[in-house]
Amino acid sequence: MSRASDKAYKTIREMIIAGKLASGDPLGEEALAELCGVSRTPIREALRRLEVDMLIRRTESQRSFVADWSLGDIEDVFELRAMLEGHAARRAATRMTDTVLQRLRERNATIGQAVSRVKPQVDIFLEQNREFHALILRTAGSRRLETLLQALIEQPVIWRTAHHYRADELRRSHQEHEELISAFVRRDAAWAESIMSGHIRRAFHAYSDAHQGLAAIDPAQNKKSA
Amino acid sequence: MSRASDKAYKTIREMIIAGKLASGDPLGEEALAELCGVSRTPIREALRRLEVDMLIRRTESQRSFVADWSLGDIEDVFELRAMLEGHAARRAATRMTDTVLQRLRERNATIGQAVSRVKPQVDIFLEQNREFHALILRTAGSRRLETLLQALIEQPVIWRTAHHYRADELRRSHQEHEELISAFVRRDAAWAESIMSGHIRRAFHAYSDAHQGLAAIDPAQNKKSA
DNA sequence: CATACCTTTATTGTATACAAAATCACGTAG
DNA sequence: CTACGTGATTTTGTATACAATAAAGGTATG
Repeated sequence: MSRASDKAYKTIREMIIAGKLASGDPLGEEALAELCGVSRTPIREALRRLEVDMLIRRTESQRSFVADWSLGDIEDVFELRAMLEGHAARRAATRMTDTVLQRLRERNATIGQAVSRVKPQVDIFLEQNREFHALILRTAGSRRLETLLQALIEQPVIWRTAHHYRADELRRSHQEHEELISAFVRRDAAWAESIMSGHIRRAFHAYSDAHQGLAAIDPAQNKKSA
Repeated sequence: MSRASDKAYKTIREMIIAGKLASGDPLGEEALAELCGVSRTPIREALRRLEVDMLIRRTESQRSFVADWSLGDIEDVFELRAMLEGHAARRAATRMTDTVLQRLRERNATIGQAVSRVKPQVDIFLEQNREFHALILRTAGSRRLETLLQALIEQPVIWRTAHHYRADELRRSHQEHEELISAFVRRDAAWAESIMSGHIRRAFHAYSDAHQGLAAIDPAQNKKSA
């Protein structure tokens, strides 16, 4: 991560996720350049990346603003993930190898340890969970599918609040992963698809339960504009 | 289209579609800048856009090459389109309004005229067909879905050869659109989804029939490298 | 008082120069 | 003959200056 554009990307991204930059805040290139300690050139590149991440929105005249995520938007993302990751699981089931299966087992074993505690290690869960899903996605063997899903999975708007998941929800997640592995062992594509689809849908409800009535990005953190 | 980066984008894109730049050809920023008559700055922006279009591929060291599309890759795209556009049709069915319905009818009427001739007007077909699908996509009411599908639909690798579709296939397409409208009139989401999904899948077979044994981008047009 | 137009100001777009990095070529040692 | 290292060359990354364009504000006029 030595390149300046990466640094700018990470910096701005983190600030949006942390709420330092609230929905609708204008993002002038000059201001961001000073903020990140780099010139405008890498800032422009970072803004492009953030745009495909859908973390920022651009007007027709190319001015940038922090994107606003309604609960409906977030539901859309989960819905698309359910469909696409289900598809990935189906494809992965027919292409599964023993080595990948072994690595999936290892990942989920780590997840099992992390969530079996009274106070689950959420950071480890998130990390291993990501790897678990990434492994399946790669096994699906479709570069295009991988590209599309990457953009959805990386959505950090959701991560911001991932720490609020309840312990029983995390354990349920671990259990569903085990089922998924069973489906893969049997190379049962339809089974894998339906587990995965339900797995993602459940995640959405866990998310929305934890945020009843709250907007995706807390408007209380808004500090600018009258 | 006054901006230089747009000009560069279009120029490079056209050259790739036309086969002037063959799969695997290296795309140096300097060379492209001279080719497009602009500086490297807008070229870099154009390359980013072409990358998300999946028309170019970048190495880990950020060097750019014309992407190579195997038939399997193209099948992947159609498969994803079938799933996502089917999903869009399902959502659109529950959100359909009479004004949109009317516009769909108009579009497909134009398509009907274009394909009823002995020598179908393929350009008109492609244009109206695009509008027809775009209208449904917009009615689905999911910005994320729209973004994802845009990237797939715009795939110009496929357009290159769209002119080779047979007349009966074009008429069949028109007919399926009519069925789709029927499903929308009845607000039958499941019906709309299955018609749309089949519609796209059939389009793939029409495509692959027209290109039996041929690579996606004709290697015969390769003029560079020994 | 409202509106249209013009001036001013801020912001994005482009070009260019230079820095950093990677690739290639070549030569030498094993 | 191969493998490796080193330097030359090409290619990408960044900074900065300037041009073009859009937003903002103020003034004149209906």
